[in-house]
Amino acid sequence: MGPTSEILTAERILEATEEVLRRHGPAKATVVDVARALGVSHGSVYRHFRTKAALREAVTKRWLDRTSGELSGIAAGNGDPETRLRDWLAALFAAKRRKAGGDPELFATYTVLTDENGAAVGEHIADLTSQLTRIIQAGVETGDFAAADPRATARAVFQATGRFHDPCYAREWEEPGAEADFTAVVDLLVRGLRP
Amino acid sequence: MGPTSEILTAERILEATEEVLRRHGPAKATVVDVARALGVSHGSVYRHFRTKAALREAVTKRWLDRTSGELSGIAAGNGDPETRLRDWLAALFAAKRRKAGGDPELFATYTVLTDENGAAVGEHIADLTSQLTRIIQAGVETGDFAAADPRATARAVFQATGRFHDPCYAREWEEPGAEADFTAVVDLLVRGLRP
DNA sequence: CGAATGACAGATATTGAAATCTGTCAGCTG
DNA sequence: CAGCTGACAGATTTCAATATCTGTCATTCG
Repeated sequence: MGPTSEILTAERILEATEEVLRRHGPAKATVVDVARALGVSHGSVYRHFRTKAALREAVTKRWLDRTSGELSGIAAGNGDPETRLRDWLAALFAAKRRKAGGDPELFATYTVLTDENGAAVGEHIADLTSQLTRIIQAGVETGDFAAADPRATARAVFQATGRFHDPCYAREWEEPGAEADFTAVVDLLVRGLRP
Repeated sequence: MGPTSEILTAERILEATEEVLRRHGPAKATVVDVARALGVSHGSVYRHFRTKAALREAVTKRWLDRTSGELSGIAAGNGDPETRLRDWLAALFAAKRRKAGGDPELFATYTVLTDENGAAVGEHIADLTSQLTRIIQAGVETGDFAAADPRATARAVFQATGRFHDPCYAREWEEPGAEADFTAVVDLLVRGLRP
């Protein structure tokens, strides 16, 4: 039996939707396309997702969650906090840069999706900030960092490094000085964190 | 005699263009509109600006230069460098926020113009960064700051505060925590600058 | 003679009619 | 009868005809 005869699940619909988005781009990907890719009528898709927007939001969340997952390992590590912070920020930058540079069209597609789904992005950022908070908290406990309010400080570190993870700067990630700029900002922030 | 009978200068064309952009927005503002506003034929406008793009670039430069000018006074001051740095960054944030919040449509217009004119924006950023460099250089001389390469450090400070001056974050400048976020980032950076 | 004009060709934008899509739901099917 | 279908109304998008704009230049005007 081909996959077409499998039971129709939300999961299969999400996979098909990602494929349709990859093929047609965010502007032309329709629910009818997704249904066609699955060999079902578009009415069936609406049984699992109330609206097209909800479907796209679910795809967005999946994608963002995959990114968070890649980083949580570093945040949970137990090396010295300064190294962990540097590694975490470098991994975030590297992951974003790899995605933007490796498949620009797909990255553009997800940029459109994230722009549509401010709420999902907000949760993702809250997730990343909480990973950062854990690292900084650990640093405060070992005495490597000084931070009256680790949560607020994590937020500041995240915002100050926006240029190296926010999609609106993707264009500049491939420019010659990008790596040096990243190091300069991180060095300055790490110095600011020390007691 | 009305202004219509004055000699046609680049300056008068630029003023009329700003007015037309303000009235019609960046998408609908045409060279014909500018000529009509001045009571001349559009051919006359082309005597002063080779293309529509050149005209829009000139308007963009004027606008950016006005912003740089507002800040250069602070950079040239002679109070203690840390205060000067904080004041300069606060003034930059305040100016941007005032422009974005005060007349959102006009701000959106200029956002479109700056997106069109990457070169002009590059010069503007170079100008601002050089003002910052002067402040940091001064701090190094008085011993308030430690910076091996003041130019690179200024660049890092500028980039790290992007969230508070880059138009792509304009939406968030009016949110409740914005001021606190700004202070947290600046505090962290200033700590990082101290010897 | 230098500055301004307006007709013009090619490029771009607007418009409205036709095609497609979204979301619903009564009925079909296994 | 649970899950799927496909016809449908209203919203949105596409497309091609039409109108407007950009940039040039031979000509006019003072």
